[in-house]
Amino acid sequence: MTDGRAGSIHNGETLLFLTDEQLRQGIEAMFFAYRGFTADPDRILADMAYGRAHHRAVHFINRAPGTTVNNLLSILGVTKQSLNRVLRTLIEDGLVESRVGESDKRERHLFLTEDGKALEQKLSDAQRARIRMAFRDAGPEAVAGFRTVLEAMMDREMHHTYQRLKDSGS
Amino acid sequence: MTDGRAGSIHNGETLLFLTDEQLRQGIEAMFFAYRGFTADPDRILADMAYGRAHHRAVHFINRAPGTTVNNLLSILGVTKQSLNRVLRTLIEDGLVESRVGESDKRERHLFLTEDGKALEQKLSDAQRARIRMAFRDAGPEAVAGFRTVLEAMMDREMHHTYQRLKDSGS
DNA sequence: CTTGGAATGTCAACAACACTGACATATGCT
DNA sequence: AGCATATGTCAGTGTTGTTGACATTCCAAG
Repeated sequence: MTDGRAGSIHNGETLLFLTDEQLRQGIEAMFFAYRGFTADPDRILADMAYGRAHHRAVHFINRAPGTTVNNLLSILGVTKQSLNRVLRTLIEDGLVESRVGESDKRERHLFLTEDGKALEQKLSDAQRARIRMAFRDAGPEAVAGFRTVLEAMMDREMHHTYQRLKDSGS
Repeated sequence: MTDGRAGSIHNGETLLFLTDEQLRQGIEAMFFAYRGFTADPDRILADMAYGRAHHRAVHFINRAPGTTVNNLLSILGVTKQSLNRVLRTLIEDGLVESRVGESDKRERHLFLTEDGKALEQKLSDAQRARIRMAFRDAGPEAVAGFRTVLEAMMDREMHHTYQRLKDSGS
């Protein structure tokens, strides 16, 4: 586990990428890239009374309009108290609408208002611009590999959630 | 920018990956994968009085022993007050040693003690195990693409820092 | 040798975002 | 009627980040 050259002993070509050094580079790449990933929306949000949590909520409500609070909770992986704090401000500010469920009146279905959609667009455009650039520079094959590795990195449950969203989108 | 099918009009093969839907999938993949990325160390740290910030500090001190506080500051991208709070507890608990610089006595050079190295190992082993699994499942080509995209996603400065660390490691 | 600036450390206050635990309300199901 | 579910809320706490202000130490230029 900590010998520093796992795998490379047997085959210098196919297993070289599993050395501890390669793994560490992957770890650091994730760390630095995630900073870039959130940098642009963070800059926009810093000028408002909102933070990264609001961005996430708005993103997934836009992604799955009418989603319930419970569903959003499982996607975001936070407690209801934490999500509620964010949702409350978004509803108060008129960015999110909460409608009582028709079949099950205990549920609240969440939708973005026009203002909410505008904010989502603003944040997503900034984030997408960077990803688009990165994807374009890296090329289609690199992007495919990127996604393959990320999917393999997720917890089982998150992977299911991700796939469900993916299938519903296109 | 928001027409939902950037590029795909002209060429269904090579530019398909730049649609807004593809970009959104990439964004969500990053979000879910990063949760998996930090999940294992977080579980270990939850039982101690430490958090993710301590993990990051310990990681980069281990990576570049003798690094100065200022250097660590630029790597981590936080304020000195924030880093200092973390470093103080690590030093108090005997995990990190701070040595006054020989040539420039204003500088403090940071080293892990034996206990500090033990913690770093414990945390990194947990994180590396997941990355190793993901890399192995995805294969060398996917890993190469993964790294290419992540590097393209970094800010310019972070990319320099990342490269410097990468070159010093192997 | 004095002075300016750089590197570091520290104090205080604050904000964002997460957590736990407890409790209330409305609703659905058996 | 009674239990479970979905949601909301209040109170308290912890980690991590921020600003702003200030002290100390020390190098280096004048």
